[in-house]
Amino acid sequence: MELTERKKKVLRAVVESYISTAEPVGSKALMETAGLNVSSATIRNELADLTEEGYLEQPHTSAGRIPTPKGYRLYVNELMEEQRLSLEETRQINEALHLKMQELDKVINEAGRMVSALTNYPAFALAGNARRITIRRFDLILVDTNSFIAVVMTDTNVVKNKLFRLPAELSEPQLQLLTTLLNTAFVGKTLDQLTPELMRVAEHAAGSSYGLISLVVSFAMEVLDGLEHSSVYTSGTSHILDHPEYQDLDKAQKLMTYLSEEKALTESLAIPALNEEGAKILIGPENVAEELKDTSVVLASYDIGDGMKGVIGVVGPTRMDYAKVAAKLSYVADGLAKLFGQTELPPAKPDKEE
Amino acid sequence: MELTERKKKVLRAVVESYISTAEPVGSKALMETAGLNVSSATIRNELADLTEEGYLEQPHTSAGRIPTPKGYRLYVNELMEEQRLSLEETRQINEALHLKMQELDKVINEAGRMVSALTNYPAFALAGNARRITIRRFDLILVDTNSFIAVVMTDTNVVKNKLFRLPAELSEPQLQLLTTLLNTAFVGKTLDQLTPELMRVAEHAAGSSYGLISLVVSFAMEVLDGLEHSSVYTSGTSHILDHPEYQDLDKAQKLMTYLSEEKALTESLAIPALNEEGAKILIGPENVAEELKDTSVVLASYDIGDGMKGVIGVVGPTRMDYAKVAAKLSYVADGLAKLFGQTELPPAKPDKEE
DNA sequence: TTTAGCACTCACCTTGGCTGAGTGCTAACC
DNA sequence: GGTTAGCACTCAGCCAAGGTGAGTGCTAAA
Repeated sequence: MELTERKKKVLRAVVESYISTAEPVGSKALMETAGLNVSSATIRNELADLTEEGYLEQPHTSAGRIPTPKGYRLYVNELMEEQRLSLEETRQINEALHLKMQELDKVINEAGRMVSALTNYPAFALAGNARRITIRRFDLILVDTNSFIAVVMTDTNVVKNKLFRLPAELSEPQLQLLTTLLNTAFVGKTLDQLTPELMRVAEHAAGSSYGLISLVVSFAMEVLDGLEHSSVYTSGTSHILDHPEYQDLDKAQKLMTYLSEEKALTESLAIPALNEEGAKILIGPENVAEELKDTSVVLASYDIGDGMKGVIGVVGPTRMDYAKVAAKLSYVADGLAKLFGQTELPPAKPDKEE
Repeated sequence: MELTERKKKVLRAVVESYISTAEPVGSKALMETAGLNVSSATIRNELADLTEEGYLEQPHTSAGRIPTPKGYRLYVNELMEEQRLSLEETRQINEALHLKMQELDKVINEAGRMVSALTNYPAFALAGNARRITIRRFDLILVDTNSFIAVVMTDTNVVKNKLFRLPAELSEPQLQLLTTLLNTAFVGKTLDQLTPELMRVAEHAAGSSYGLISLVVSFAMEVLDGLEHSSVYTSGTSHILDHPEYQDLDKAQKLMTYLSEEKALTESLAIPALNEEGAKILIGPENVAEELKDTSVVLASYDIGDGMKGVIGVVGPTRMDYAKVAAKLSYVADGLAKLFGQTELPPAKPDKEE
């Protein structure tokens, strides 16, 4: 059943007042702030109705009302006004993003920090892959007679290297042969396709080279694995203590511990959000993770291109300023997408990746 | 003035009882635990003396005594017994360390996490350089006609790379020339020695190559800079809330914020400890940083060899189990030093660095 | 349907008394 | 002289009682 216009106005006023004060709000206060020219008694009637319908609740009989998750949900879906960021804020975000145009990992991490600083809530960020990554190319560089550097490049243009030292001597021609072998046998393969059989065949062709093939290939596998198992960056966990709902140390600690557990966070929150479009708000019990049942999460995903996506999110009390947080988050996410989307490069400063 | 043997015994009993219970300890309790066959009245006299001399204090007149920083200091210097780790604990540490034999950065970070998990206090870890790092070698790998990978190796065997894309085409011979130029002009130089003049001279020799020299060299400079400005890894900050002294949210938050500020932590704590030998304990006001004045820090430094050193440390309330923490920390530090010291490699698994 | 009025509820604060752990002091003891 | 027993004293912590005020629900009138 649809709510009347006035009921919506009351609900909205309750949510907004509670968001800013964290105090239950009573009929008298609403009379002034809700902008309805009715008495507190009328508002009391409305409040009673809203409570009955499950949008509001009372911590105890003689207290004001606070929104329930259902109330927040209605607010977020219908009542909330899109927040516009101030010029100062957009400037700040843009500047920070462009300053950090370095390796993918660092930009992501920095974006998380920025969001946390901007919203005063703990934030997290990660990049993930929608598709399987393959190897594009191997290079081996001889350093001295018994060490060499292996350089692996993936089809996502990520380049990683590793120094290998060997107990035996190695010559330039030997290394050349190895390079050719690696490039013919393993290029274009995904992690799963790098089977032991394939390696055995290549080893055989390499002849006497001390299992060098498998050394380099297992390094390449590490690289692929690392890229496919995206890691989260959490920042600003200390902001948890800023908010009165986490005066309860037990609650605060549970949340902090959850946030510091990369795996739980990635799997229960971040990864599922990768495939969602745009911004998403999860209120209290809507969260899957038990630890977040009385906490809200605002998420924004963005496209990095090349089959990669990212998520950036903020965690806080259900009494969160959803409008502001969502606006800031979306702006940052858009900024990131643009940053990665600009395939065309300015001539003087070439694109770079690690 | 030296304390009598009995006074020391009393002090020690006070410290140890307070460490485990966080409650002020009274004369009656001490009568049983201190192992002196004297009455509580006698102990009261001793307590009064110790209080007068500044080793103990009373939160209020009718409460038991708690140790002052001076008291802890004496305890740490003279009274504390070396803790031995259990076999189980050493096994755990060894296993974790060897599992993570990857890049330097990751090992360091992992060591911090481990210490935090082991001690239940927040921990931090960093690696630093006692000397200036130089470039050992450049390699340029052509990827396609308008992009190449630059690989830079330092004299500490760290290898980093970066992908460059160019607006113009590039040939293999051109790249060869560039490589030779880079290797003759910049190898063996420290960060400071990579002057603009040097770059200009090399650019001149390179002729028409679009300022490629300065692109690659500025990447090399980034690498050197990054290696010389060691970054800290902090872990387990949520453990702060475990301890009753941080029920006071204000205190907890101050400490958390301090720990999350990389710069402050590095400069005021970690870097100064780099040049100290072995383990070090800083009690409350002995700390330089204002934020740590009522917090204790246990630090251990270790030698990575090759002019590099590391510090690993733990932060907690002054009522910290110094003996246990110091033992664990030292064990981990030793383990790290050994790990990095083993220049001789097992034949099958070569040493690797990023 | 709205409003005014009123009795009622209940968290929160303050106050005061009680308790018990722990002290310092003194006088007796070895 | 150092040690001990005894005793009066202090004070945080706890509990119960009472007061306050914000806010409610209900009723009856507008």
